[in-house]
Amino acid sequence: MENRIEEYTVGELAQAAGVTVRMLHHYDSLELLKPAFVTAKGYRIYRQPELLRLQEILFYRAANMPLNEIAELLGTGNRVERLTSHREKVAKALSEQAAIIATLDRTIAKLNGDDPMTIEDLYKPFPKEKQADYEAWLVATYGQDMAAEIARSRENLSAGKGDILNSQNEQLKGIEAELVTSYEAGCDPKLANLAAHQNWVAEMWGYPCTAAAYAKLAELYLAHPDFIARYETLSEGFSQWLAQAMTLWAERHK
Amino acid sequence: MENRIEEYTVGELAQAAGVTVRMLHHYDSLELLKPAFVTAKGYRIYRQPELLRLQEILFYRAANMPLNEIAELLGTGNRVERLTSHREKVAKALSEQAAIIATLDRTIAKLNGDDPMTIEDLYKPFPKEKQADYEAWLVATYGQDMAAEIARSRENLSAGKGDILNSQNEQLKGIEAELVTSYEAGCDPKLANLAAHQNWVAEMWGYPCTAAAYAKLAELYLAHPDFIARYETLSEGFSQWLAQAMTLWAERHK
DNA sequence: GATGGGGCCTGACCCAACGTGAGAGTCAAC
DNA sequence: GTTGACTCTCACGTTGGGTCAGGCCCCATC
Repeated sequence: MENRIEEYTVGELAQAAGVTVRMLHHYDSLELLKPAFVTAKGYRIYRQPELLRLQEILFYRAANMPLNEIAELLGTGNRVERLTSHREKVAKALSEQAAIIATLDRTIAKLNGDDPMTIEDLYKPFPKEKQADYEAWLVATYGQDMAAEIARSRENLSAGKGDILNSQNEQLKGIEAELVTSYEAGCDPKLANLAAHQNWVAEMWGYPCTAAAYAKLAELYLAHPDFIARYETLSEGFSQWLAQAMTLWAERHK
Repeated sequence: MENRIEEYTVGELAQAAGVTVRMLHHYDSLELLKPAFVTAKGYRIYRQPELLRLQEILFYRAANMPLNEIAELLGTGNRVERLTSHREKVAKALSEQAAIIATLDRTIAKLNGDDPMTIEDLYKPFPKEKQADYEAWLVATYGQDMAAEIARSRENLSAGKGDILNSQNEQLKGIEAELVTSYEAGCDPKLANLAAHQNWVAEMWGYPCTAAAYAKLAELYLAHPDFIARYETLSEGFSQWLAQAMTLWAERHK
């Protein structure tokens, strides 16, 4: 039963995992990742469980989690809890990035339009102080982008129809506002009523929006920074919630 | 007429920008952000240009750029160009993170037993450059016996999937193989012949694919991790080349 | 069995990007 | 003129490592 193949020295493990030997030493000294055992001469020997643990460490570390937090996390046995906690952090980082994109857009727009910003405007996304007139910004800056996105979708799927964008934009705003209300009330995405939204999409496209297409649209939302930025601005975490709700809705209505 | 309102002490600027006084001291000592002037008693006084510079610094710092690189960057080009290019980078990171969150959600759902989920679902939405990490993490999470299934799922993925896709899969494979050959032969994207591909797309859609729609499809490809993963497995760099070729083709045929 | 050339060990110091005081001067108000 | 908030300049602490330095250890080759 000699599985010498499954034993790694520091160097071997380092190479396998794409890290440095120094990092393994470091993690050892922090008690974050100890070798399976140490030889009589003091060589660290790692095995499969340590490799797996290292990979999980690297996964969390890739999300900028401090090592002590990772150690804590790995100590709490439940995998679902770990993932959930991790999800929260990534989601938070996502919202922050969305806010930064929003401010970048606003900054660039103002630089091009020569309208000086107030000091509060400049630093909106960085400190904890959020809120403010995102609504106004949404209409002013992203209204146009949104129209362009929709026009793009329509072109993709059915080239050229009339331009009734503005009235439909108004409609969308109402629909979205309702959904945001549901979201902020803690409504389960399974229970969201997306009939109005799906109808709106169908109207935009100029032909029926099937359940499958609607589900695809959810994917598209998540793949498109513009959409994420837009929805995150409406409410933190809303983009994820909406996409999930759309997917679930499509499943129930296919 | 001096506007005292537009002058800030360290503390004032720090509060406005949501940073600490220490950071401003630090940036000063690094020559990254110097005050507009220093009073006789040594107090740092900042004005509008410094405020703008700080904002830009914070944009880059939020993306984990080292301060020395930021200093370098600030010395080059103009502000709008820098910010525009930066916006794109952040946007890219954003959609990657969104894909990660979606995966985490599905993984959590599966672990909770909400919905049976295929390996393909797990694998699919991860950013390409992190696929190796993600696979490793999957192995760590689900155990060694998962490795084989992951390998199998990858084959499935590169073989194409989806109900609609399957029917016309053979055709597409032929078309793509030809394009990959062109790409690997170093063919200029301008000169790629995409007539067959565009026709295939039209067939898929069930109605004509206009040049504009085709160009937009290229954008969609680049925005969608699914497509990128698929084309990158065909040949490294192929997804970028194809998207460019499609854009150029659309331009020539509109 | 001797002799390399690796790989491994433990310190030890260095780095960025700040946090966190310490001790002292400054400002504005009451 | 005293108080309290603010500022200044050191200066050391922290995190996640990089980068030697000096000394063992292992194994292949002569």
